[in-house]
Amino acid sequence: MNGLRLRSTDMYSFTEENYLKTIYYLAARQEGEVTTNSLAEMTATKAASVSDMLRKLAEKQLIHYRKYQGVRLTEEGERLALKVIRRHRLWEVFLAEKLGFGWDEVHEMAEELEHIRSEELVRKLDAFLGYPQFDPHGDPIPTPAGFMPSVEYSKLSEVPVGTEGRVMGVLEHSPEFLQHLDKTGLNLGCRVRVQEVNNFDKSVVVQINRDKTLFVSNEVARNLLVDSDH
Amino acid sequence: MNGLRLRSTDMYSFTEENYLKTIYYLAARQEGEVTTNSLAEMTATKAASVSDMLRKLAEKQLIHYRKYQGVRLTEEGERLALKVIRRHRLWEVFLAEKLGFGWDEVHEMAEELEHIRSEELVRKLDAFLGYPQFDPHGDPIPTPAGFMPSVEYSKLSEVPVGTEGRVMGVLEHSPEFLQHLDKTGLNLGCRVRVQEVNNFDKSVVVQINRDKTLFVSNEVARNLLVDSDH
DNA sequence: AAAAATTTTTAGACTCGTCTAAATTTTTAT
DNA sequence: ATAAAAATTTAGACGAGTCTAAAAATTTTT
Repeated sequence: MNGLRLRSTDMYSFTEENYLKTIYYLAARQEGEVTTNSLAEMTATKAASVSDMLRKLAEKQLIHYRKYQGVRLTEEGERLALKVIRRHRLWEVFLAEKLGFGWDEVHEMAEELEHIRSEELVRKLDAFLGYPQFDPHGDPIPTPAGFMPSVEYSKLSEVPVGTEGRVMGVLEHSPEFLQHLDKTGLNLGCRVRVQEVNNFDKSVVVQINRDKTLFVSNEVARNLLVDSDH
Repeated sequence: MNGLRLRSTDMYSFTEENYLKTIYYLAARQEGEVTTNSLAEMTATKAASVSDMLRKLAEKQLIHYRKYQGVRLTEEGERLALKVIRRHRLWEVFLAEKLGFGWDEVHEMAEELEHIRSEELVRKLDAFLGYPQFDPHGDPIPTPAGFMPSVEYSKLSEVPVGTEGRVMGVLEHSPEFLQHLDKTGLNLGCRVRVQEVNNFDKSVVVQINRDKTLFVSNEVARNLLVDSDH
């Protein structure tokens, strides 16, 4: 009854979709091929299980796989991965904007919603949300055609003193981190001006919204993306 | 990675949820216990598979099960079934009202959405929809407390000539039937007056919205629920 | 009330995705 | 350049959910 009978081509299991998505994310943040161990860590499984699955995904032509050499998405695999990421981020927008969830709460639910299989549903949801460009964390939403819009923001930890800009996104998505930002008032879209960088621990002092001054640890600063406007 | 690691109690698999829901529906429309064969037919599986699952559900105290004697939900099983049905119907309302899907399209997507596990999501969705009482087919939405509101409407095939009322629901949910109603203009909420019942084939002639006259086969009439107002 | 037909359950097998333990390959250190 | 360490893959097993074939129980027919 379950197993949800994968009908046509282009019908992949939750698990397969999750692996593709994870490979995409890992590939985006390192150079070169994605390793078995990094996948095992990300998916909270054992390397042996990953190895098995990689063999299957390679058979289905979704990844390029040379034993012991790591893995890379094929064009088809990337298309699928971006489809899943698109669904994930659109549902996150829905949960935040329409249902009123906090940006620290939406990820887990979107992990389930992203696997609902209906092209039409995604199209209608997109329209209902007003064709958003970014999810609640500032991550760009892949286009229906399967293209990931590129954004080039800087890490707050890497801009020079005096830089002024806007908080545009985060590199860390854990509820703990996001709640910390909420608490300190570093919301998406807020103006920041770097007033000082401490050489010792690379922490920075920023002024937010041309108002209060805030101490930001390097740990936080290197996970905050800013759009520096000069 | 998949399998979705069922964490606490009160965490059941898609399959288990589907069986409970199906048992609820079958129990509601017949007297007595639900049979293995009827479940096999409803869930599109074989009797052997159903038998297996019934043993498991009985172990988990979700059903009363005596071999060869059919099956009945326990209190806990019914609570769970109603939770799933509540989620299903709320998502149907969302799909129809907010995304603009037709009432003939929403069921299949809701079959997947109903398994998203988050109490908070259901609460927020309910509020977002304005606490609807009925789904797009006129079926009542179980309360958060796990109570199924009863409605007592009559089948159009069983009301006497001269009866005037409103179409309030359907007993058949197939896209084909619903599309047929769309085509003939027998929408939910429309006024009907029974002008004639043909004794030969039990077809009826109705006037809709005090306007045009329509011929309705018995096949259709016995799947239409009306709220007769006198 | 026995025989026949039907329904249900059991037995054994299969797929998917996972695991542990052992084997193999690659990388790092000496 | 070889030995040690680390990463990866293979082998074999398991649970969930399904299947087919066969056995057992129940119901219907005669």
